[in-house]
Amino acid sequence: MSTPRFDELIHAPTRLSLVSLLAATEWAEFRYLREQLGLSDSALSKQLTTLEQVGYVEIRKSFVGKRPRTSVTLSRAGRAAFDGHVAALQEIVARSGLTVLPGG
Amino acid sequence: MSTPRFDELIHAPTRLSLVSLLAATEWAEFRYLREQLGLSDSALSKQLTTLEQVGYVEIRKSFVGKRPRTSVTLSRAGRAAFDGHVAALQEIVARSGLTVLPGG
DNA sequence: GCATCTCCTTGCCCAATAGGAAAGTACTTT
DNA sequence: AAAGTACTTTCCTATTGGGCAAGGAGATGC
Repeated sequence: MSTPRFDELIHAPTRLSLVSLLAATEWAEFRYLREQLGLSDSALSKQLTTLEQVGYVEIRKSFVGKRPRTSVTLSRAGRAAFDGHVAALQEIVARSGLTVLPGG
Repeated sequence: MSTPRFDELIHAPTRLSLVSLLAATEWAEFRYLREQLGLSDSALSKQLTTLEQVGYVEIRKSFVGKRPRTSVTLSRAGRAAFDGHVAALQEIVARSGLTVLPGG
């Protein structure tokens, strides 16, 4: 269990899906992410840069044969932030089931 | 169980908390919401108007003694959208636990 | 009876953000 | 030499959320 901590950066729809995907895939390739998320090259590139700048992902550039390949993984900080955010969401949403009033 | 359906309107942080609160409280008063959410009058008023315009909340104005009181409740549509959105979030987040790769 | 207060609502402004389009970079392939 | 791959960066625009301030409609204070 993580400490609930709402993270605006992760919350934004695209990044939530992106980080969630990364949380499930160890290293993921640029192309794979782009297709899964239905994003343009530029949109994905920018989001990855953003996430890298705050230290949530690690970006590794390598070559497959002679072609460049960009791979991404969640950093420890990124995973912690994601887990914390999910915990925060659960806390927010949990409220919605707490109260049972008559005549509902 | 609701059909997962990501709802951008509900997803925004303030409205997610707001709708979640409403989902827990039957009728809620303006003041209560404002204090729970730490919003200014205008910010809350605008969000409520937005939610009302798409039919997610019902706003009822009445008097307590001689003072006006604004009360809010989630409509059926609002609750459906909220439930659907929560289901969508769960689906997104669920992915993050699915894959186990060797060498993790 | 005019000013002030409550309880919102509305208008104006601004800063932040996200994404498309397109150009740029650095190679590789044809 | 031209075109393609795999991104990155720049430019632009549309949207949004919130602060601040003014409005408004009746209640209350002096």
